[in-house]
Amino acid sequence: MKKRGRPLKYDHDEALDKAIQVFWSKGLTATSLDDLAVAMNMNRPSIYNAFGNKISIYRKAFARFVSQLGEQLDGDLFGEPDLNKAMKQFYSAALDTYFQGTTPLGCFVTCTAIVEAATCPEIKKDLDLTINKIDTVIEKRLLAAQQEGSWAKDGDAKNTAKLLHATLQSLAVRARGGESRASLKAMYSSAVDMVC
Amino acid sequence: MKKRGRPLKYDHDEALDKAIQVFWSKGLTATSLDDLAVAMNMNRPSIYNAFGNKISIYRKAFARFVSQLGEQLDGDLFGEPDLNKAMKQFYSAALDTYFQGTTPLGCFVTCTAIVEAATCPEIKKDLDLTINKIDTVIEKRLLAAQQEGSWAKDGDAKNTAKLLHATLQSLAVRARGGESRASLKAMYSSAVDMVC
DNA sequence: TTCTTTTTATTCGAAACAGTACAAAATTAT
DNA sequence: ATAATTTTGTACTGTTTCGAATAAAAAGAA
Repeated sequence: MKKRGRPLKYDHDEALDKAIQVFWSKGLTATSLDDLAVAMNMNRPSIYNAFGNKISIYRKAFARFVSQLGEQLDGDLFGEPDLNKAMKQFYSAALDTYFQGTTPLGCFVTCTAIVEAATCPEIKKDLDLTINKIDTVIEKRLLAAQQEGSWAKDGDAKNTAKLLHATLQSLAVRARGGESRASLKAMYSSAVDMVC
Repeated sequence: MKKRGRPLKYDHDEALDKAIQVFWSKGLTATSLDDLAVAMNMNRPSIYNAFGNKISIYRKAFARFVSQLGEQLDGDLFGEPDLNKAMKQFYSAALDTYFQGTTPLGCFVTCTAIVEAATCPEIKKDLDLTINKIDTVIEKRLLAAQQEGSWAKDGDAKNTAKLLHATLQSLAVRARGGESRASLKAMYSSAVDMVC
């Protein structure tokens, strides 16, 4: 029982991945629907039909980026029993994403949603939720290590998690600013060694 | 010896301050010259004459923001002899700026230049220079404390400075995301106590 | 084949945009 | 007063933008 009319020209998720790429490098406002149409290899009407208007496309791209990177980072965090090693793998994987492609673009969230958050309430909410999510997952990893007895430095887990998250955000910003990957590795290694 | 023709309607620095405000809340791309004209209370031709095109206006606004906040933070950092106290004053002053106005906008640099850095080489350079400048000033403060004997925790000054800078950047991002000032104060206090 | 359904592709219209040209206004110098 | 100079304010140009309306194409169902 196939679908009735003319078949779709595009694959939904593939098209969304292309949209991520465009938004990631140009930001929401500077990206036109024509830019998207070219990158996604779709006509504007098809895009509207499949993803809604520009903000709606952006938010779907945002959600997909967060879910993809989030899954990856979760795995690195909880797959390695040693906290110090786990955190370093976590950052290394993040840098894989931040440095993917020809020019390093940093983090989609930190480097594009930030601007729009001030004028678009929905994006502000998306951003806030994402920040909290990352705080929480790092905190969980610290608490697990604490319970297991392998982490007992001073400072509570919540604020230490925020400090480690701050390091992640800084990597995102610095990558986009042009800092070398080696320099960023030195930065996160030092940070991890300082707190766990 | 007054100037010859029709007198200027605007004050240069006042107008630039208005431009900062608009760019700060909307970002470079989403800000139109009409937006600027209204905020600065100038006609578009007058703006061009005084500040050049849009990117040029933005970069001048950027430079002014950095110089103003930079001077403030420098003072807090080196005015207080106790390192721990100095750092906390530093962050508190930053939050004064990030929370100024009705809705918290975070940092002009971290929250607006980031996006444009990927497509505008000049802004990328401005951003990179600013990041290095802040790294350096914090490192200097740490080295001063080290020499004086009041700071001797593990971890070299350079990377500790970056960690403290990461905390500053995170405050900027979180303020724009909607996090409360009290929460951010708890975050930076904990971070400072952990490293110095 | 012919009809129905769904998507693609082209085209249109109205608005917003950056940047500029030009006339009106306001001041100093002669 | 009149001329010279500088800035202001209006009007214009050509492009880009979003979103929709409409026609062409590609498939299944009758």
